[in-house]
Amino acid sequence: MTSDPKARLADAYRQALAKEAPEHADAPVVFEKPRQPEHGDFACSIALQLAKRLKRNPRQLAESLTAAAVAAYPQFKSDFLGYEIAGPGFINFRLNPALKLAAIRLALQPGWGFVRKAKPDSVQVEFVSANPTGPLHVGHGRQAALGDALASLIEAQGDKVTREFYYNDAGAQIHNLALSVQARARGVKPGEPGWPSDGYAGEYIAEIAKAYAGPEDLDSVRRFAVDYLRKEQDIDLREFGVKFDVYYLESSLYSDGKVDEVVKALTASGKTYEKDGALWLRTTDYGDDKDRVIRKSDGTYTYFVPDVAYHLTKWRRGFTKVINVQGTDHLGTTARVRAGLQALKVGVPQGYPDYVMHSMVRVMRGGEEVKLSKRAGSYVTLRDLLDWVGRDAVRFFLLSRRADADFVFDVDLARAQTEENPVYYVQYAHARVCSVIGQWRGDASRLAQADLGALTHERELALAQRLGEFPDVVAEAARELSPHSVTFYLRSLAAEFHSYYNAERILVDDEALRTARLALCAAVRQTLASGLSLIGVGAPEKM
RNA sequence: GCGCCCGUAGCUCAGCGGAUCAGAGUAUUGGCCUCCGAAGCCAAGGGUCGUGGGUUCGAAUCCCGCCGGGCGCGCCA
Repeated sequence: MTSDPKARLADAYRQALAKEAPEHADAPVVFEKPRQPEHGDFACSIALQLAKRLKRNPRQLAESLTAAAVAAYPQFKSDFLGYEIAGPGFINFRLNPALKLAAIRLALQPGWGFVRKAKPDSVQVEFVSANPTGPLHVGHGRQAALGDALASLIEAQGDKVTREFYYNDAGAQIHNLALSVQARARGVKPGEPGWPSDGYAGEYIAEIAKAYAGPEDLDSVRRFAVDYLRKEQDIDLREFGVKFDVYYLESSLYSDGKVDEVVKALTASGKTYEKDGALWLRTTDYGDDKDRVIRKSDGTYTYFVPDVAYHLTKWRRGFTKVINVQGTDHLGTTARVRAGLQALKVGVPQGYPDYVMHSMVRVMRGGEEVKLSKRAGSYVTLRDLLDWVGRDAVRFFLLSRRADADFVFDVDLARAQTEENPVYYVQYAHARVCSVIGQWRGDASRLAQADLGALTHERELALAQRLGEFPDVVAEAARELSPHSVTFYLRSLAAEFHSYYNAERILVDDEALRTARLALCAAVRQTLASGLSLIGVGAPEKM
């Protein structure tokens, strides 16, 4: 696949290297986009990197390598205006403007930025996975935004993605939930005599108790409370625009015998031993920092066992790639789960599954930090954020930084600055471009055939070139599991469009120029809409 | 104490397979609507990239120490 000139040029350099410096034939040939436009459209520092090892003058090396590369690149003259050796030995290339403009036509094709694969991989993204013991909090919101965007990005790379939600519907936490609701229904409040020791103090417990009209037995209360909270979570997720393909219940791992099966397999692996009345697994043999208990001295299993059983089902369901989106409070599970899967000796790859860990969201309110504590009940919910700033702004904001970066969500600021949120900047660009195209009374199908040669301004070439980066941005975001780079790309694309829009009139009298500019606008609209949809944000035509 | 992550402009954060990498948004200041949407544009000020070493011709980026912060280190889930 050498569809773009950069890849063709890299190939040419690799051929040149094989001849000029066979011992460094595998040196990475990297092109960067210089910040200063006078340094060309992209630049290569390969000569600087190799000069010392080859004991050659970097500028001379750059010259001879490039001469060889150009010789190995038949279309060089049509793809490039030329190159120059700059400074200590940089090689700067200038693209033929026609090539930059070609991105406009590509962007107007269906499927722009998306890859078609003959054999799609089966990928699973597991995220949110909140237990039904309370409303979703902002951390879940971050996971929902991240997981959904990651899934979309991987789909855009041509793979088949399953969005999955895993939850515990029968463990100790659920028991505490039932006890809390039962106590509340009897008129006992948190802290009062008779309140369960690990009870949930949030007000939603009182709401559930109030809504409950069934018999007093714990089992009925439990079923009602779980059902109530599951529905509430679903409503929030729907409003957030997230849909799951599979909801996987932890309890099914027990009822299907998968937990027993895993215990047997682990025991048979010869990696277990008895100590202090418990059964341990030598996870340290697989990179964990300490061995783990699988069966407690009271005969019950630790949660580690269903965790392994669950991930075994992922493997058996044919997911060759699995991404778990979790908060850093689950940091310890990575090594454990991977070690457990290895111990099963059923051919699961070593790094399976992948993890995207995000740091917890800190919430500032009234100048003070609100601690996120599910048990205390005094945490900001996803619903709060949705009510305050809306779905698009929450999504965009939550995807505006790296997953593992600390995140301070200033509630007061988010409320006060609703209209200054960066999401409006990008959405406005989309609405604006829609508005211009809407005012033109021409035939939209003509735009794809527009003579783009009329576009000669620096801003137009830069905008076209920016459009051309979109597929790379999407591919890299998918590969690096970093949706935030799409967000940053959209911001810069919007900025470039706003700037262009202010500098040049689109609907000029000259028909050829007008049509060419409209084609550029249509390409911008398409790219903004595609990018926004990847991060789950709407692209309104009017605001 | 050990492990992982993070310290970049007043604030919130990008950049971190080294060079052409000192950036964006926001806040502050000054300009731009008789003309396609001013939720916009143009411009200015603002940082020895936590700190001290090391590697390198070249370090925000790689390595080590230190300081500061987050998370994890259960026969809890």
